[in-house]
Amino acid sequence: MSRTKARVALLQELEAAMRRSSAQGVLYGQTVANVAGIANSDLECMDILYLEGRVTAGRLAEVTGLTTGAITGVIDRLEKAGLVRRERDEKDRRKVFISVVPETAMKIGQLYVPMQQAMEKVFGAYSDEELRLLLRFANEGYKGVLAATEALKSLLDTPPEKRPDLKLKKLRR
Amino acid sequence: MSRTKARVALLQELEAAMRRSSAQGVLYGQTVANVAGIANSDLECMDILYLEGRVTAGRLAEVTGLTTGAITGVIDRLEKAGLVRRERDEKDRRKVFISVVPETAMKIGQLYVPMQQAMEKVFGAYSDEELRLLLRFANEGYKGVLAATEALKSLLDTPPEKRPDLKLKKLRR
DNA sequence: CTAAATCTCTTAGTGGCTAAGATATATATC
DNA sequence: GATATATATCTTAGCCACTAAGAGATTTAG
Repeated sequence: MSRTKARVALLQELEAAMRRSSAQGVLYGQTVANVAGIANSDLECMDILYLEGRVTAGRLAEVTGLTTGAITGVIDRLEKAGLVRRERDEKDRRKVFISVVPETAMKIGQLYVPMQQAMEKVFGAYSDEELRLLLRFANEGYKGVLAATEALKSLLDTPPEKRPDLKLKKLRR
Repeated sequence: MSRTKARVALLQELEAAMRRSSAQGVLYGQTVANVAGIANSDLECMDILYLEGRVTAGRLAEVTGLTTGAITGVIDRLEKAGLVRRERDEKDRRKVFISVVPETAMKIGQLYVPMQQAMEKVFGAYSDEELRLLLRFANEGYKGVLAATEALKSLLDTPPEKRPDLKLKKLRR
């Protein structure tokens, strides 16, 4: 594999461009939460529910990185807003499944319309084949980021004297 | 333009894949902040400083969507941690430029190594031409998300009775 | 049948955030 | 050139989401 200067520059530019766009994506999410009048974490959980369907409170904690206590608060607020429902699992009565209430959650979904329209416009300029490339990249990128997250977390479990010299805090589980 | 079923399905899959990977990207950032022992917003500002170089406190507020008061707190914490420096603008003494202290900020940068390695691995599977496609998409996607953010914000300025029925909160400037 | 594990919820305390206004400096108007 | 308005950052009070620790309820293991 030839690692020419041009390619290195390309890779750097790509990294910067992706950081920029992903940062802007975060801002879009903040704006949605702001307009909807719910907390950021609340919206993040709605997003997870949209992607994964019916999940347990514990799973939400796992995916968001919040404590279970914080998740209880999230669900309380979302439930009070009529956006989700708690459903005890009849098989294992310790578990609480959370599911969205489609009629009200739809209102949140509408706030993504500007984003969808913008993306539709962007995607419109690409051929099916190009879109498949983007899809492949999105999937592989996801796996890569996931692996990187695990690698970073595992840094915490390596002997402290072998780590980069940082003020370290215990990572929440 | 033929909008076949296959293409619609492809677009949906693409949207889901991108949401997934971007959500995971957010989690990576949270983990970095956690390991570094700084707040999320603090890390976000470090990121902006990395991308934009020397910027004013006000610019940080603008880009992050935080109030100037919150930014003061961010800078206080970062300065105390030795990660940034305040520098009064001599031309306009109301302004405060913030710049990173490279020696210490490097330690934060190291936490992105797992991410860079993962991305290097992913990118390695693509030709230069394919990478250019990804770059083009990242740039266009950024513009799209930016436009969508503005469109969403402007929803707030439209007559309230014409908006989707939502609990609305005033959006911070 | 008891002990340990698992899952969610509760409580107390902490810290970053907003809103409002104070302070300092710059620009515009007369 | 003096006064008024605008701009940029900081300060303060109060709020609310978060963590840490542990309680309560249920399941699984020995």
